[in-house]
Amino acid sequence: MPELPEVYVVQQGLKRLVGSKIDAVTRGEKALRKPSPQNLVELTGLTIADVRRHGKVLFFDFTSGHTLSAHLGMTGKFLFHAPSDPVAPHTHCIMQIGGEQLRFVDPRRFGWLALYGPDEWATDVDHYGVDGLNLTSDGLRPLLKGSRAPLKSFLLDQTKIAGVGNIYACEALWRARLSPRRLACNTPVSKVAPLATAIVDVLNESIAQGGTSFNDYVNSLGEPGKFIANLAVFQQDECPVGHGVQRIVQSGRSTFYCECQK
DNA sequence: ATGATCTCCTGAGCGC
DNA sequence: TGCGCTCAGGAGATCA
Repeated sequence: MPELPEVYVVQQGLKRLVGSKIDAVTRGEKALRKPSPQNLVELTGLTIADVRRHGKVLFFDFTSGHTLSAHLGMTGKFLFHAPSDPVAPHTHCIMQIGGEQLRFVDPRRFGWLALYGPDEWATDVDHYGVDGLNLTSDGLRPLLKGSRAPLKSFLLDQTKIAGVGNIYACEALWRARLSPRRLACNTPVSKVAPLATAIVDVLNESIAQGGTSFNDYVNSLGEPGKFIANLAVFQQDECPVGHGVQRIVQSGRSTFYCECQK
């Protein structure tokens, strides 16, 4: 389940493509979360100028002014392959780049690809809030004040903070000792800075470990992340303090927390 | 207008 | 052994 740290690691792996030219593009037939645009073939002959990330979204910028945005959804992967490698099921896009291929594989099809022309604004960005790594307590304070959602649901709202998903929302709230059930607008003033710090820290620490892997996530070399060993409450029985971890459902998703979160 | 719920999709994990 | 059921969850659409 790729969240900001996992997408960050993928982006780092794709950075070496900067300056490379797309020699050919093959588009899969099945629709992703958004249907893959028919115009993906327009990428042929274009040169990659940059690979960026905002929240959980990747952006390939081309020297022509085109931008390809990509979301990994739940099970999306960008993988480097030799052209002779067998094509795995659920491969939705193959980009021939030099002597190798970059393939987008997504079994559950919750991800998407979108292509913007030179004159189009990549509207994906406008939709999202501040990137999780750039969050400050001054930035967080008004966001909290304006939301009556439970803190856990608030943290999952990509239009407020981009990049935090289920795992890191639970982990950040534990670090800040805040209950996931507390309403965002009722967060004590004294807890705003600790929460902002907890979010940025847990994201950065996970990046340093290559992200968190359960079943699906791997980087562009096919390697899993190791942050799973550092999880305090997410899918744990006991927190590091020794309290039993409770599981509840909020907004249809599992929340893990313990009694020291108030 | 805002937050909650439903929906999409497939593979893993479980029980019989 | 193997089938079939349940569950997971990002985020847009829809509901309340």
